[in-house]
Amino acid sequence: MTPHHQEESRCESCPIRERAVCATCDSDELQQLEAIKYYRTYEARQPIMWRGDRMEFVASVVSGTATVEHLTEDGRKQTLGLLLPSDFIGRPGRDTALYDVAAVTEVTLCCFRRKQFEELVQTTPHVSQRLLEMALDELDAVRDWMFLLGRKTAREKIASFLMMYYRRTVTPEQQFGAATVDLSLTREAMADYLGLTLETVSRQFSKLKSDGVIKLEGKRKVIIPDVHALAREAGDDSIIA
Amino acid sequence: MTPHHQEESRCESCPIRERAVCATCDSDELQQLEAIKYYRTYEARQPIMWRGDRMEFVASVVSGTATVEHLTEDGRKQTLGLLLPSDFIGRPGRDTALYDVAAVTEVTLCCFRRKQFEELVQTTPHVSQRLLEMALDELDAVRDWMFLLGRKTAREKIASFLMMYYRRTVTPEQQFGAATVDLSLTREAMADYLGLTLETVSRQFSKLKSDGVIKLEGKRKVIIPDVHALAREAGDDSIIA
DNA sequence: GCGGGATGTTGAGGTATATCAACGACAGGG
DNA sequence: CCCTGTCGTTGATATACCTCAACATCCCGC
Repeated sequence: MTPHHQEESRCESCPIRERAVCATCDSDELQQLEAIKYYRTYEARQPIMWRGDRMEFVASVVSGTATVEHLTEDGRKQTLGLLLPSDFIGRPGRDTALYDVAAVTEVTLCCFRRKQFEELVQTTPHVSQRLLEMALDELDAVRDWMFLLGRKTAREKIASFLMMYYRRTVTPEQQFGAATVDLSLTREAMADYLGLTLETVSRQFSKLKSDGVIKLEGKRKVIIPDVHALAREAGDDSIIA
Repeated sequence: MTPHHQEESRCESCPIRERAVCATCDSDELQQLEAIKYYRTYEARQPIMWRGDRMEFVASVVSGTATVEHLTEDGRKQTLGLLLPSDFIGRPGRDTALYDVAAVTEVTLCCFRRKQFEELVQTTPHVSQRLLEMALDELDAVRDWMFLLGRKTAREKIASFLMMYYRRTVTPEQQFGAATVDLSLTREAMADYLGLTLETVSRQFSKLKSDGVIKLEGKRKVIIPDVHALAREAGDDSIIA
């Protein structure tokens, strides 16, 4: 075992320790998880899971970006979720995948064999409670996305996406002055997530840029001079409660 | 207490006993739930909960139809979920509602005071496991709806809605020959659920009717001569796995 | 029986976004 | 260095759905 590998496998120093499915585990429970976990890395643009596949494992994303997507025979594609570090893949209690999962960038997963993980869920309340918490949080996020897909304009969709991406990837201490986000997604991947075509995404980026709401540095780096202005473009009600 | 009321409160004879959050409870756990529950009825078109409200209770739908919806200041509305008997309202661990809930028809809820329910979730694994199961099932349903909202045509949306409604309201033993469904939703409510306008919904109903895919009896009763034909119109891939 | 509100249908016309197409920038491999 | 593939931009045109509007139907209260 290389030193690199060893360092990866120590849960205590894991980058997603605080937010992943193991967040609320005590050291005893962590040991149980440690015993059944293994790491796995996927290259960019590789499939992680196909719909209908037998799911051998569930996993946490340690690094990189992946997507959950649904693809039809006639070529339509809708991205159903963006998987960023600490997000969970798979579902205990189901043995075939319902959706495709694909690596967008290089992705490292912390995998747990499904059968063993399911037993663990039965016996360690901290894991099952955290799993419920994460599922309910995701349900809320997905419902917000339903509003976006059903009722927002293309411009609002792009602004909303940038806000979401900003909130999920930029840490609080970085959030001063002009913000920059480094998108890991192509225009096409964003289109699939937003229920648009890639041309419309590109046009709306150009429009937001010429309107001064964002600046572009290269193709993938977005500078947001005024985060509140972008938030207003997203068309969400100001938070009252 | 009226006899009617007494009958309602016996969990053993509850119509949703097999499918609701209490489905996997043993008789001991059922007693605990019985101790903290109360029934509440709402008239059609009445709000059950407003976004931002303090949530005093969580609840199971016993009878009737309700919707979870998101409404913006500028008047756009998107229905995020249809609540039918056995569906669960609210979320333990959150004290203000994120979405509006409204009664579509007259609705009867089996309510549990939130604080007490949360304690119960901590102590009875059957309830928390069932809650997780239901949350994950709903996540799957909502993801299918995301595909509908993002990528389906108006005609496919209507067909998909009818199939979903058929599957959720018609019991297996009724599923012989020509099927009929009795919609509890107005054209406008369907439009809000499908990300369409009510005019488009009406037109697509007319079109499906003139194409012989459905028949109408009155405004709300839909006869489906060939369920498979309707399923084909829904634009979902045939189930392979 | 008669008004009025809620619901549903249908038509005419407008528009946001999709589609089709051309082209530019860039990266990697031979 | 060029070739090829991936990614992104922009333009011209098409179209699915929305908007606005008129009208029909049903139900309920009086």
